[in-house]
Amino acid sequence: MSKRPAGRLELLDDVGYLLARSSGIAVRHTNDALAEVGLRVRQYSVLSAACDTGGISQRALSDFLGLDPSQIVALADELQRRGLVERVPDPRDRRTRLITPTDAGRQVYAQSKAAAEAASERSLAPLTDDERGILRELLRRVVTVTSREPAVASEASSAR
Amino acid sequence: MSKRPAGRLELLDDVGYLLARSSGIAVRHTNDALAEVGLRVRQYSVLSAACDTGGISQRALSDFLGLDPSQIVALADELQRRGLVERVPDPRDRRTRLITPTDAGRQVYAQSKAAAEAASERSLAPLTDDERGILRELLRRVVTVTSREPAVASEASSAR
DNA sequence: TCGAATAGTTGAGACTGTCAATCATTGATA
DNA sequence: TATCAATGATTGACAGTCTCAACTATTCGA
Repeated sequence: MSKRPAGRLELLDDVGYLLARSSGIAVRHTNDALAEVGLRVRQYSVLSAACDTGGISQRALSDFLGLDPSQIVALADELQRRGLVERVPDPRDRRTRLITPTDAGRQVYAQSKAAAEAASERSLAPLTDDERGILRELLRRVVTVTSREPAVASEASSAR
Repeated sequence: MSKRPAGRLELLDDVGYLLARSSGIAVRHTNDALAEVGLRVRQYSVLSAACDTGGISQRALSDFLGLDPSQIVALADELQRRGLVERVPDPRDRRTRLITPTDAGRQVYAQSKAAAEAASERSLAPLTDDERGILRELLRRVVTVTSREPAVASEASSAR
């Protein structure tokens, strides 16, 4: 019998809060599910992008995942240490190193993907299939449009 | 210019990933906006709940925000140190201390709420008003249904 | 009354977000 | 072509967050 706070909680109208809260729930479920293959959700996302592309530069990974380049280094180190990815020098630009999945990496990815999907199922239990589709499309727009922050740069500035 | 990874990125179909990514975007925008009043989004959420309820136990706060009780302690400490909330002993249970807003706290909350709404506006720029409403409803269901998972889910319904 | 459960607190360890600085390489240009 | 700015990767640092375990004070039930 958790005592439900009486007042009207404005946070429940705040999409920013709701995003953070539901993300927290999903991450927790996913980490729980991925524990069986010894991965965390961050490493899983890197492995996924590596497998889907067959090899992706750390810079592109950083852009795509919205993480600082230094975080990519640590994640790649760990995945490499466990033999799931390799750093392959890009012949066309010797500065970049392509994060490339190994066979073991692809195998682990297949397993972890199933686990991640089961976790997602749990997080989104309150929604119907149609609603999940709608949610996915809306979030995809937020992510793909917002993440490319071109030099449009209005006068407001100060961002980032 | 930005080299778009070639392969089909399955992460963009993963609602869990999309939630984490869009939450990250929203939190960044909100923290930027709240910087002008010297708050971070976590402190803002505590202050908001305190103001909306007029006084809420740390335990209820912990449940509502999905945070560990020890995190509430730190957040309340900081808000209290800055004179925005007080810890008022609950006469009906001397174990609990109600996190209660001060006048200054209510004032700062009003300002920060406007800032947070502006940030939300920025994060959700790709969506129409209708779509934002849909997103809010879907996320609210995920949060309010999923967050209560006591062993006995006897207390269903109620939520509107 | 006694023991289990609860509210709050403290402390620790791992993970995350953000910055600044460094090195090698690339690309543009005088 | 020599040079310099920009870029990709890396390291290190520091604050913030998540998750536990342990502890005290208080409440509640048998």
